[in-house]
Amino acid sequence: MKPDKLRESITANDVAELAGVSRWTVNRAFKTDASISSESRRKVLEAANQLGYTPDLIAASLASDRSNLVSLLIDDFSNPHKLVMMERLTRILRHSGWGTLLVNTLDADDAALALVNARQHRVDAAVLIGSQFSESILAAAGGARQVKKLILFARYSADPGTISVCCDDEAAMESIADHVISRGYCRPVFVAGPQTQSAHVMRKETFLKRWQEARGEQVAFTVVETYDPQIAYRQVTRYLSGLNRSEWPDILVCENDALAMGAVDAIRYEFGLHVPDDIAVTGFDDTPVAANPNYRLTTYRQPITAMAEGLVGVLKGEYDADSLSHFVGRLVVRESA
Amino acid sequence: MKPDKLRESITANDVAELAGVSRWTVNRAFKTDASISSESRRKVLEAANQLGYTPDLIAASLASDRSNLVSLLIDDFSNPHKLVMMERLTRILRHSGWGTLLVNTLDADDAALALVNARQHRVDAAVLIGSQFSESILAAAGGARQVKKLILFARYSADPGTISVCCDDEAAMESIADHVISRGYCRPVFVAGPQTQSAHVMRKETFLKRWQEARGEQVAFTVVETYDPQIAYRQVTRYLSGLNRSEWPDILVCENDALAMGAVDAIRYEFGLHVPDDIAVTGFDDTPVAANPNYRLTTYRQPITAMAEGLVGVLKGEYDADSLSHFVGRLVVRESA
DNA sequence: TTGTAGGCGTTATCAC
DNA sequence: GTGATAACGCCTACAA
Repeated sequence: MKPDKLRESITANDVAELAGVSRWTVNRAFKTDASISSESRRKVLEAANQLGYTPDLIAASLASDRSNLVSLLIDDFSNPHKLVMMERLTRILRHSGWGTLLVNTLDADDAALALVNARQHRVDAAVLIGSQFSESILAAAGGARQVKKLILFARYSADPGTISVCCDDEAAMESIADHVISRGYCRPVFVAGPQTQSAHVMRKETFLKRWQEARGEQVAFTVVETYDPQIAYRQVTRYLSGLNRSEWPDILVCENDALAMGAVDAIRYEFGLHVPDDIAVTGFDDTPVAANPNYRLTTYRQPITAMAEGLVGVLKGEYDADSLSHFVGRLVVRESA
Repeated sequence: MKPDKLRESITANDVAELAGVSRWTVNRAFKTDASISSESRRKVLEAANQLGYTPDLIAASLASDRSNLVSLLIDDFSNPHKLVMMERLTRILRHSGWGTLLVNTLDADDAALALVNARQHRVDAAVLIGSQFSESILAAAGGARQVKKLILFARYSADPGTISVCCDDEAAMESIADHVISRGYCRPVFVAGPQTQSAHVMRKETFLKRWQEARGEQVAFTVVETYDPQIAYRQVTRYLSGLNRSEWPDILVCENDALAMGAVDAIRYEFGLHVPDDIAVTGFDDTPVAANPNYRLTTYRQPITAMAEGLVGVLKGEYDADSLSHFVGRLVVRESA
């Protein structure tokens, strides 16, 4: 049209002109399911390649009301397991055509704003892999329909309007409990994370219940206020210090590896004891450091790849169910218990 | 206009109607620098609040050619230091109005595609906090002007067309060298990461040069192919095994904490030796785990917050200079050296 | 300070 | 299979 290009960016129009087709045919060439002759597509792609054209996703979002963007909300940057999740999620989402907007919700107040922000970007879903999102935030987000879909990854929530993609924590904790029992430990203490309403609380309850059934005894527990090895270190130190040696546990069953690492360090460096001979430890997640010679943690590995693929399925609307909470991982037995 | 709202989303029009002003005044109310009477703004904001309206960023991006989005490219998910950087960057960017698009470029081939993807989302800049981006990728990205700005965070590049926001690695390495010398170590070995062209290579060279100047001796070095503690563990084991005990170093100066952690573990668990008495170790980054009782790493802390703020300055176009590479951190001395 | 065109680059949908 | 029209919701001018 305009012989002299003043504009920087090349649009479908430019490609159309060069390829000798209409603008709409150009766009069709970039969609997998469009009805277009292979000849047209070839011409278009050739011209596009020559011009360095790629479709503008912003414009597409505006017109289609689908952004192909997912926002990932995280409130915990001290657990290396989060890195693993991010790696897996971003890769798999990207291969399925979704971009990932990373949102830091370390400030609790910020989570609500983050949801608003997500809506402003028209994200197709908000995925929470944080650990401490309060139920109220979930409710607010779901209630006001801030985002199209609210998905909890690697965590369960009973909240309707929320979709959980997580492993079967109950089965997982049971397998840990069974392992602990079979190894002959008899005075476990459960090291729990922050007691938000839903969340991993289930892990604690499952273990306590299982132990009760099998051994007829109550299990003591202690609560760490953040999933942070350093905080866990302090809390475990404090907890053990408050006990008579005769009351000491022979194993600390931790809600995840971050807590377990702090526990191992405390046992070793605060009390000069040996893991597992004096006190054994189990974790959850099979974070890379769990295999580290310092820890050799017995832990539980969630099938993150499968879960991420499940998440994609949810985004594509392939599942009717509210939740995909029945992924099954496996116990990884190392020397710590 | 339409009495019956069939559309889901509320736009500026709806707010305008309720507030009794024009659509454009509504938009102005959401801009800090717009000329609008405080009375109008009040009315608009009230109406917006009532309706739950927030400006649509997608539409804004399309119209303004500014997305207020930055893409963050990462090719290393095994170094927990990345988590720290992400936390800081996302938080500070967000407080300045930028969202963060997380892009996984673990597949080297993927980095180029990722840049294209970034352009498709009209990101205002691509920020690389990866470690191994090859020069060719940088050149391609810069050359084809895939993105408006290409910024390297916490890493230096001499490549024109890229902007580095990093600390003064030379000064940093010098302070480590001086510390090593002052502690009386005399047979250092440098443990380097992947030898890409730019990058941290400077750290190795600076240390070698400084040592040469001070002691008149060459420093041996070994190369680890990935910034991963486990890989470092193996490489250090292999390297030390290949030496006669008489040739052994008394200190391993590592390019970063990830390598240092692997080194400490190898010294301890492969050879049954003690750090620092048998072999000392230094790191770089002051990752959270560096303070862990297992490591107590002497390391160097970069001023990440200041650097992140520098990055924001670059985004805002406040700096003329190509690079902001003169941030100064500080040596953190612990027990490992 | 406020209102008005014109345009940003797509997609949905209908005609041909 | 292809071309065309009307949104999508906002921003940048500029005019009132």
